Amino acid sequence: MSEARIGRYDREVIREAPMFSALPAEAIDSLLAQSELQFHARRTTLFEQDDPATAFYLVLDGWVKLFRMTVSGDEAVVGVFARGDCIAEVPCLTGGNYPVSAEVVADARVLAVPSRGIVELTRAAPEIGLAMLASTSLHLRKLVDQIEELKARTGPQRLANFLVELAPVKQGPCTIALPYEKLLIAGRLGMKPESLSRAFQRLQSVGVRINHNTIAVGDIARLAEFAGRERLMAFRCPGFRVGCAPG
Amino acid sequence: MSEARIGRYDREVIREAPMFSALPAEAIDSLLAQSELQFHARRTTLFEQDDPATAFYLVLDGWVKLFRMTVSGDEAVVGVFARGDCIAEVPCLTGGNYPVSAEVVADARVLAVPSRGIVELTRAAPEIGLAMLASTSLHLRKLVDQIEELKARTGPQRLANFLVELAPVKQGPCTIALPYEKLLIAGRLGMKPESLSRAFQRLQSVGVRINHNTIAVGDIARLAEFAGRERLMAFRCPGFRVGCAPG
DNA sequence: CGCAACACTTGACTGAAGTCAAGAACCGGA
DNA sequence: TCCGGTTCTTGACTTCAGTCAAGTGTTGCG
Repeated sequence: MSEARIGRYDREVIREAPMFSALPAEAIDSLLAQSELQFHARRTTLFEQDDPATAFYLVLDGWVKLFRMTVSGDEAVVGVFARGDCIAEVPCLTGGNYPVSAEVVADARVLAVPSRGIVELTRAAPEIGLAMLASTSLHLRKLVDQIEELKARTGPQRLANFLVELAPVKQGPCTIALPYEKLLIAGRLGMKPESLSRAFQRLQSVGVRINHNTIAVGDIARLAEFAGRERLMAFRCPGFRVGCAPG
Repeated sequence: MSEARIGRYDREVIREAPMFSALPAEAIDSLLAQSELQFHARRTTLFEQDDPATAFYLVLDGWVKLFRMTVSGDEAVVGVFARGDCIAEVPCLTGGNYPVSAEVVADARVLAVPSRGIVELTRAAPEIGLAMLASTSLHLRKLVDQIEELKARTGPQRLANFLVELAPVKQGPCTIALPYEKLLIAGRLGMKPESLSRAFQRLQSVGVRINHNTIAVGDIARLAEFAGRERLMAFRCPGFRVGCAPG
């Protein structure tokens, strides 16, 4: 009866998750009946890289971090997920192992869907494969975005982009509360905490004020413009050579 | 009758592709009947980012590069694919747009499977969704690998890893022919051609000799060890402080 | 054949970001 | 309240990798 504990509002989130949205109501109910609502405190490990995938997770509250331990001992963050996000559906259905580890970074409520249930459901409702592809498609895109970011943008630019995505407006001034600790943000953006600190300082020159967890942005559009800039070798300016002298 | 042109050996590659391997023979035949065998010269564009996905591709020969144009004008290579690899199955089936562009970088023979065919087949053989997930799972893993590499390894280490993956043996000496131009390798590894040149030079100190397209490796195991090393601040050595003097 | 592209290499320089170390601010618990 | 831990910041320094520029070698074309 674990689904008895799932509130009405949670059900809505579940129904709208790309993974479930294409499924008929009875398929969803069947999955929910087998699933378990779990509470996990910060620092809990949901699963570890290379473990056999026995369940996938839908985040209802809190934050979950996906990461890889590298040979050199530090971790490479692959993504940070929140309410409505689905984790590890693919290895779960294809019967493989988790390709990453998952750790709760802010007290979380998650729906754990056991792989057994899905594999069975697969026969009854084969369109679940397609539903899952929809969800996976998003993940692929996110990963590609991240690769592009790492390859083509500097630290401050990645941070600017991160802030723009968090912002509630498209232009003009606004205030942003950082969703989790700077340590984690640094990981998410592929840099060290020290570098993140300095990245924040750099952003002051494009109208960003920092106060602990609260960021005040003068103009989001300006920040967005900075994020996508030509790898700003501006600042160099030892002279007036904006144009080019002939000859 | 386009499949009449598909050779016996090609059929085997098709059957073994993760995308097709789980499908019943008649489903494969049905797909092949609608597909087209295409030849593309180097520098041909298969599709462009943000175009609607009208077909997916199975590479039979040659090399195909997936990439993103960044705001700053240069390209971020997301992957380079060869015989047996499947490209863009996901957006094709979910009816989205291509998230990247695809360009042929070495004269290629590809099987183009129109999206219409798959969407139809979806009703007759719904397990195709699952088959596709198997293929997608590989892509996800590759992307995660790449992110980990970019975040945690230096240029020379990424190159070392690249060579190790190409190597025909697991240990001992061997010779490797670079599969495509260094310009492209540089892109694939997320660096500029100049940096790649220097990365090759650095590898000489772990027993690698370079001669144009041919790489001679003294000991693959040693190279692998280098690839996964602790971000080698070795070489520093201005003195004898291997240990630490007390106080 | 000569010439213009192009791929690749090399060197000098610069900026980006990691390391090391120290210190400030902020918990949570005894 | 004090203490120990963690997070975050700052500074000095080093390494990594991109830029600019020049030079070599190869290739393809008129």
